[in-house]
Amino acid sequence: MSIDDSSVPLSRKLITTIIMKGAKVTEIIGSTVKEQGITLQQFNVLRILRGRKGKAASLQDVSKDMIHANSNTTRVIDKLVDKKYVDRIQCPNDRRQIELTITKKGLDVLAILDDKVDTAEAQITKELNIDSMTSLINELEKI
Amino acid sequence: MSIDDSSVPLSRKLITTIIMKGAKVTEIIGSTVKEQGITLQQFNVLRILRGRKGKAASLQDVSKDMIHANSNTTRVIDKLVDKKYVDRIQCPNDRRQIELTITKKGLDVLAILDDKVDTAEAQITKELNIDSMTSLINELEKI
DNA sequence: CATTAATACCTGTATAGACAATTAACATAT
DNA sequence: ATATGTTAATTGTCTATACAGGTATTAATG
Repeated sequence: MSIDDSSVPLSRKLITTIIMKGAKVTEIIGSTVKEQGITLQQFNVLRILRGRKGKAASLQDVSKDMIHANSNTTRVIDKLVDKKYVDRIQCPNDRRQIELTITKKGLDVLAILDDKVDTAEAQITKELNIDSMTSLINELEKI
Repeated sequence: MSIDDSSVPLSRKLITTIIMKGAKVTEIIGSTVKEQGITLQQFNVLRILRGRKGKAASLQDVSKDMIHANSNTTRVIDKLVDKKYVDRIQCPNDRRQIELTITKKGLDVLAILDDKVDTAEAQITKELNIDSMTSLINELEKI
């Protein structure tokens, strides 16, 4: 998709830029976490679970914070359970629900990835100063 | 501490925002073009070919402007050829290459979608003024 | 209590994408 | 002219995602 055609509307240029940069950033962070054998989706789920500090999460709790909240959340979590990064038990109060918690092993993987991801993120944003980043976040929130 | 404490969370917030908004915009435009039975990738290829104004493009010409340039470009184009939106012939000068051109039918589909996509794009960016959009584009180009 | 509706999660299937290997054509060097 | 290497595109395979439908459990209603 080319963005250098001055005849296209500004909104199209912006949309195109956001799509391209979103894909680029997704690819970079995705390949970073892949070093530990997990996908970006799996990484996000682990971070969501860590953020709950021991408190169990239901599938829906996780889904609502995911990038692509959809029916495949079950299968993303399947992978994490297989790898022993997440425990999944049936909720005793409501047996339709599941209770998800991150394991010690999951926390260890996140600890390794935190540094790598921080470095990648700093690299991606290295041309931007604090004001630019703040402004970008605020403006992007409007879309 | 190697990196400024306050810049680390900010860059992560920005990265997260870009990923989320990129996914959101991709989803909106993707569902818009889906009304005409094509995917966002296919739509992009059609626009790339239209942009060449009759001049044939090779597979690589198309790939380099695509969001996900990869070996699946062949199969994306297969779909467009099946739908008669694109002609694919072997290049006479170098028979390894292919020559891709958009058909009348492909141009017609694009004409229909242009309006819908313009509307969707205007809707997405409706909270932003010209200066904001210009600034966003310029800053995003730095990542 | 029996029936119906709603909720929470899971599964089937088709399509799309990532990655590696392959085929065909052309270019280069001996 | 033949062998070797390089390039352009395609294909195979595995994984991931989209979308629709299904199952089990709980809640609500008559």
